[in-house]
This record gives sequence, structure tokens and C-alpha cells, in this order.
Amino acid sequence: MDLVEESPYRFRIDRHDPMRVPGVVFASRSLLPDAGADKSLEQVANVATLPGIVDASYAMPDVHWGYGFPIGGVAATDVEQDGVVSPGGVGFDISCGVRLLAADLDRTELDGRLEPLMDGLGAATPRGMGKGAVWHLSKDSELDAVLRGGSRYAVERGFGVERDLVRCEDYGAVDDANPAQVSERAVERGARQVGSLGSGNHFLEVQAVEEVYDDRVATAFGLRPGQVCVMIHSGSRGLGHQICTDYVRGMAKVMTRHGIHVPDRQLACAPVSSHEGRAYLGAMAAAANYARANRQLLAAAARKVFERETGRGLDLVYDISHNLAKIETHDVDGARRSLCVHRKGATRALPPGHPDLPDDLRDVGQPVLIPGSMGTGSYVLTGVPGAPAFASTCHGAGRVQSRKQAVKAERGQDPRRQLAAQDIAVRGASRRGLAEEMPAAYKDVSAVVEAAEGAGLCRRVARLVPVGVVKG
DNA sequence: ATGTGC
Repeated sequence: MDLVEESPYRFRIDRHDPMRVPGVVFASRSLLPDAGADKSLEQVANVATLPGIVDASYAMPDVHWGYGFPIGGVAATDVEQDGVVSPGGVGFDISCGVRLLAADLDRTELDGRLEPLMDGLGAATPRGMGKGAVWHLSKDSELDAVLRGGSRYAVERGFGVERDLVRCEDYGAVDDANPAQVSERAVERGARQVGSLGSGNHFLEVQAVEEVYDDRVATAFGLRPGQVCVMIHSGSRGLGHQICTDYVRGMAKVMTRHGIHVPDRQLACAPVSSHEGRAYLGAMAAAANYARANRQLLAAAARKVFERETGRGLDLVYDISHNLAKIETHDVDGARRSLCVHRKGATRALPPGHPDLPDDLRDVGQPVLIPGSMGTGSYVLTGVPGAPAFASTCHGAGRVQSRKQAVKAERGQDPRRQLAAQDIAVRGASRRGLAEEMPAAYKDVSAVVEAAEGAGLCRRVARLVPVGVVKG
């Protein structure tokens, strides 16, 4: 793959047939994926062939190999120019994302209280593959309400406060969810998992604000140095997974009928305006609401424990997803266009002044939540005006080792002890699960964030360090 | 990521 270095944090893959637009990779030289081990830059070029794609096929600094689209990929298609939507451009974990809550508590006040707090959070957080959930739904109609109402419905039912919704992307729910387009199988898988963490890189962490880069913005977000926070990283569990599976299969069948040819079967797609495209977007929006309700419920469970163990509450800083497609309006060559923006392992980063921001964030921009790899650190960023890539930035550290490679690399070592040696209390997670998530399996999140800022995609606001972690 | 994959 030939890369042209355009500027220190920006590389271009020149357009060549059948690409419709160039590829653009935001990264430092050392963050670029190893072409021998990772085909993600070929995937960036493949995405550039999709009908209706505008500007470029973008990759964030944490880019790595994924299903069809790279993880860390951003692609926008023009809805009125036969632009397509592709389930692979969202990913299997639809609306996987991060929620950050902040306590009116300094980390020094956790002395002597951490172990019972972590025990409580571990016990209150359903996790791992399969069963266990905060919420046991009474009937199918209640799942329907979750799929339509997201965090709004959870708050309505007492799992949170109205103020939470102001600090949620889309005020807690997207309004174009269509539960009728969600298969019976997806409903069955999802019904028993509302309010559950999952496994893999999903986690609930107690963190402390280690460093503030911008006092004014951090204050507006509700963050200060030394403050204790809770970060929740989770998604749409089996429901989103099943929806992705269903629609990849369905679209693959009708692609030729729509005259679409792609270089990789995993790029199955359909025009946004087609029956299949609209059905997927309706089902995807339902999964997006499910994921938000899921994080709202996990937060409600964590709040209960936090209040019991520390006597303090938790205020929502923000909830944002990093696996989603959205119909948004953007300037393209000087004209306002309706675009289907796919962000897969990429986070929306609205700049200050954006009309979709709530009043109390209007002057500072949207909080962008970046979970680091286990035992390292996480970042809070904000959007910047005039950024490229449709107001998007990175989503995390990004894998450099497959799960299998990571397990092999940990052979003969004790991941739990390695974390304990760093004074990080761990609850849950199998030995294998921990081995798969060790920092060595990931890029350095600080280098990723530095590259994202250097590329003009976002700005750093604060860095958080882990104190205790609950894993699936 | 996932009622896990070689």
C-alpha cells in the first residue's frame, strides 16, 4: 500500500481504480499499521470504492483490521447520490460506547474504602458471556419500549435522572428506531441482557483525574484534578450482533440487484434510500437505543453501590458511542449535503457552537471519551472547529495483537498480579480474558490521542488513570 | 464484539 505523507499526522492513499475517492490515514509514522500483519490500510482503500462515498475513506490513528471496514474507519456517503449504508461500517457491536460519571470525591478519600467499593461494583455488574442483567423485562412490549426509548425510557422507569439525558448523545435516544425490522432471534438474545457489561474489552472502571489540559473545558464537563470517576464501556450485546449478522446476509443477497459490486464480500451494503438500507438503519437505531439503555442501567447499578460505599453521587459527564452510522448534514465542496456517516471505532467530536450540543456544553464542545487499554489510562477530549473527517476522532488504543497472539504473549505470566502490582483492583474476568486485554496487545493510547490532536481532529481536556476495574 | 475459534 503506497502512502503519501501529506503532513506530520496525515497520510494519503492515492485514488486508483476502482476507488472513487482517496484514502486518508491520520497517524504518526510509528502508529501506522504493520502492513505485513494487518490489512487495515487495504480495507481503507476498499471502503473508498463504495457507491456515493464523499471526500475520502478515512482512518483514525487507532486503525486496525476489522470486518470489511477497518476499526477506526470513517466513511460518509451522499444519501441523494445513491450513497450506501453498510453494516460492516458500523460493526457487530452496534452503538458500543462509553459513559463517564464523575463523583464529588477526591481520590484520597477512597483510602480504605476501595476494596468494599470494588466488591460492591463487581457484585452489581452483570458481566461475561450470556446471562445476567440489571433489568428483567416483564414482557416483549417492554423490550420494544427500550428499543424506541433508549436511556429516556430507562430514566422514565426510575433508572436515573432527567439531567442524565442532557449529557447523552441524542438526549438518550435516536427517534428513527424501527423495532419491526429487528429479527425475532435478535429480540430473543437481547431480552435477557438489558443492563449487562459483556466481555472482551468492555469494562467498568473506577478512575481518577490524573491531569487536566484545559481548565475551562474540564470545568464545564464537570471534571477537576484528583476527582474520582466511573467509566463504563459497553454496547448492544447479542442484540446488535444478531442485527449485524442478519443484515450482512440480507444485503449480500440483493447487492447485484442494486448494481453494486464491492472488492470484499464483507462490505455488503445497500443504498440508504432502498428498502434494505432503510430497514437496516431502523434496526440499527433500535440497537443504538438498546446500547444507551444498557449503559444507563449499568450506571444506575453503579450509583447505588457508590452511594452506599462512599456516601456520594455520580454525575453524568457524557455518553457517546463509537460504532454507529448517522444521517448528518455536512458541507461538501461548499454545498450542504445529507450524508450517511459511518463511524466504526471512531467517535463523533462536535466542535464548540454546534447546534446539537446542550446549552451547558455549547461553548466548549462535545466531551469525547477515549478508553485506554486495561491498566493504562483514558482520555477526555473535545471537538475542534473546522476539523476533517465529518467531526470524528479516534475511539481508543487500537489492537496491535490479535486475541490469540495476546494470550500466547502472556503465557507463563499472571495478568492479575501484573495489575495488582500497579495498585489496580480487579474484579471478574477469566485469566484468559485478562490476558487478551493486556496493554501489550494495544497501541499506546497517549500516542493515539497525540496523533489525533496533531491531525486537528480534537483537543485534549483530561487524562484519567485506573484505580479499580470490573471486567467481563 | 459474540449463546467465541483453530
